Amino acid sequence: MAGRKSSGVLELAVLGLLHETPMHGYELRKRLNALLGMFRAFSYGSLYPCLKRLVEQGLIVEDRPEDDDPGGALLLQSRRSKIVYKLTADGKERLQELLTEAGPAAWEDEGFGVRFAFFSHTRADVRLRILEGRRSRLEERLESFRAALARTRERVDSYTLELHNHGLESVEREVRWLNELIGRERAEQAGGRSKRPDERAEEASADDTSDGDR
Amino acid sequence: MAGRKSSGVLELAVLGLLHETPMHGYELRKRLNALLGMFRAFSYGSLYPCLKRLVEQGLIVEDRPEDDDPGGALLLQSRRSKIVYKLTADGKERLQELLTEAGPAAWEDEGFGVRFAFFSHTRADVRLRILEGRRSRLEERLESFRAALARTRERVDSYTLELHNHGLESVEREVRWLNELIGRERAEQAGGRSKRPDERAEEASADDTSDGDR
DNA sequence: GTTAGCATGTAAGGAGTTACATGATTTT
DNA sequence: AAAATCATGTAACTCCTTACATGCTAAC
Repeated sequence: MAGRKSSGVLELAVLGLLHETPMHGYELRKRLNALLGMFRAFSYGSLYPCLKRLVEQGLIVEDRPEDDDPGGALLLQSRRSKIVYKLTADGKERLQELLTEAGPAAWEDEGFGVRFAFFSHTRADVRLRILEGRRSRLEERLESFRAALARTRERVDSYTLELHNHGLESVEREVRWLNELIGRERAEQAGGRSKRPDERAEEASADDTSDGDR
Repeated sequence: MAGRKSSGVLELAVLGLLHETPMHGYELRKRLNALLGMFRAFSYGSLYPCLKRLVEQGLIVEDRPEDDDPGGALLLQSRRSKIVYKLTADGKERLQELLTEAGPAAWEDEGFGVRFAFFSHTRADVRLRILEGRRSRLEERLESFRAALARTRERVDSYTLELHNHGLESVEREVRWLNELIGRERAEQAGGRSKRPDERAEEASADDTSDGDR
């Protein structure tokens, strides 16, 4: 209902973490960096404004502990203390919306990590699409990178070469990881239903549109 | 002489590439993305303003081909065509300055890749310090991440776990890579001089200030 | 002659950081 | 009672992206 547009990793990560359990900002940041710390770290300077925006959008609500003192008698009010944030119904809906979109945002570097972290709240078919999308994206990157290298027939010094190889191997490693995950997802999905033999055909065709690997 | 402050990966990458050979913007961007494409990609919207700044700072100069037509006779002038940029003496100095600073900027994620790409223009002792700095940085990250995990004694779902393991392994892999590079650098440096036994002491002391590994 | 790719740029804006400013609570 | 850490926030700024606007050059 309130101001739309925001996206970004932070919003999703905050909604995801608050879905598990209500928290205040400071703790949120720690959990955030424990969750994604290997990829990126957020500062308070981005977290608090984000929380503010989410409140404005009605996706989360502040739970100030002033409400604990109904008479308002003894303690000086506004003891600016912990503000616990929790998800609203709209927030849950928005989270689900974000976790369900299987577009570029979901498989680009920044977006993928967070979405993967919350995969247990994501529909199985969407999980598979995101994993495959990510894999395609990486394969594209490998391909265009190798093509660029081939064009550069000029001498490359040993450090540049070393960097390129390390980069390539990193990405190849992630592709192998994705392959394994995709395999597991498919096995689980196949085992999970066991009826509907027609769906196997769907899977197979989705397979050759998406890539040319293995 | 002109406005200072700018830093950033782009500036360094542009200076580094132009040091190898003069180029125009469009080609520069391709080479840029061929060099660092596995880590990041730049758009024209950031490249051209960057070139403009570098010109203002006197670090590069434009070489417009209008000068090819001394009489200015036949062709309509200002045939807005390729603008070839090349490094000035100040630019070379600045590049050297950037490649020589062995501080946090050199081993944080964004800065490390570019600097490594131009390692062949970097002094051997600086190379070693940067590699060691990067390794320390990653080891710090591993440590604080594992500490955060230990604190989170709560249940982690299998996807989060999977993400954490993949992240950890990626970083551990880079540490192993760095170990190998550092070993090579040291061997080369030790073999390269063979005189001056006092320098070994310097190396040894530099060693224990920088990290606590092995 | 029109599409595709080469080439240069600008304006508006998004996403996040640093540095600062403040206060509460816990530990030593 | 001092120091550390918990806790919340803001203002200014950086770096880069997207979308747009333009024009040249080669290929089909």
